[in-house]
Amino acid sequence: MTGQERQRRLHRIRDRVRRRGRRWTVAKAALVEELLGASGHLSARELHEAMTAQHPQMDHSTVYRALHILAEDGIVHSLGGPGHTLFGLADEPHHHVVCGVCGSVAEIPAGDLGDLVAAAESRTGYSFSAQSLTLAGRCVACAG
Amino acid sequence: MTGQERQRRLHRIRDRVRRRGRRWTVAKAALVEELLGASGHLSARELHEAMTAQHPQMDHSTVYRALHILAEDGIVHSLGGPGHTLFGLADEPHHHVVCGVCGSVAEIPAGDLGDLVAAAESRTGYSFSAQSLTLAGRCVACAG
DNA sequence: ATATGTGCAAATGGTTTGCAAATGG
DNA sequence: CCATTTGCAAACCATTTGCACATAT
Repeated sequence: MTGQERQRRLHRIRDRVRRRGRRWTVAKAALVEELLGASGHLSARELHEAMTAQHPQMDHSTVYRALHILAEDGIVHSLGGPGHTLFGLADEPHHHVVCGVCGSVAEIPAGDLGDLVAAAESRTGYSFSAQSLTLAGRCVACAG
Repeated sequence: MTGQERQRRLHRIRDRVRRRGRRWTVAKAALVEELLGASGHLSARELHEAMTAQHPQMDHSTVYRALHILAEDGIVHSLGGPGHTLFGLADEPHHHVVCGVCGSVAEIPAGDLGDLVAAAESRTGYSFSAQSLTLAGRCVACAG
């Protein structure tokens, strides 16, 4: 991802946040930037640690609250099991595969599983937004 | 489900536990019976409450430990997010659909999603036992 | 007999909350 | 300005753990 693309994504996200009537704060900006750079999913703890590099005074509660707001607005999603919730950006459509043992996450581009999603929706009445489908299984390392 | 079927499932489960070198204890028996009766998924707290009816001295830590062992042996699975993990029997093949908002769970009989599972496995290298595929979305009530 | 499981009580650790001060629009 | 957000400190609550005793096989 080029620096330009990254700027574009960042601005698009910022505008979405503002359009929702939220404020574009230091915490949100820093979290989104961190997630843009990470190209993966991070835990609240990892994010907080990353924050303290640039913003040593930022509290973990701030991280949690900002993440909660971003999740409510569909900017990020949270996934994973008890004690190891992970957060990732939601602006590029994809699905998740979560290892129930170690919590690692892989991504599947949206579209690849279209049939699956449709089948699951029609059978259960549950709705899966394009970005929010999450499968739980075991990764290669934990499959033993 | 008739009482006979229930007995059969119970015995099959007990034998699986023993074959794994585990002991068939009061806690495990009571938990499995409760789950057999519940025909759904229960939280650790709900299970512990149910236990105290017949076994007032049984501690929550015992419930957790027994559930953990049963999960390791594939007798039950745990699913759901932080703070509202749910447990259900795994002896009848099915998949789960979990609402990320309220934590409610619906089931999909195994087989219905066979293609889906295969696609997800080949793409990610993750493995999904027939019983352990879990999808996360939003239930009808929470879909707003 | 002996590894496995249990009860109890205390710790752990991720997540949430109340409140006064700071900040974004 | 004024609602939203933040820092701080403390509370919360599900889950885990250490240890001595009990139980299943």
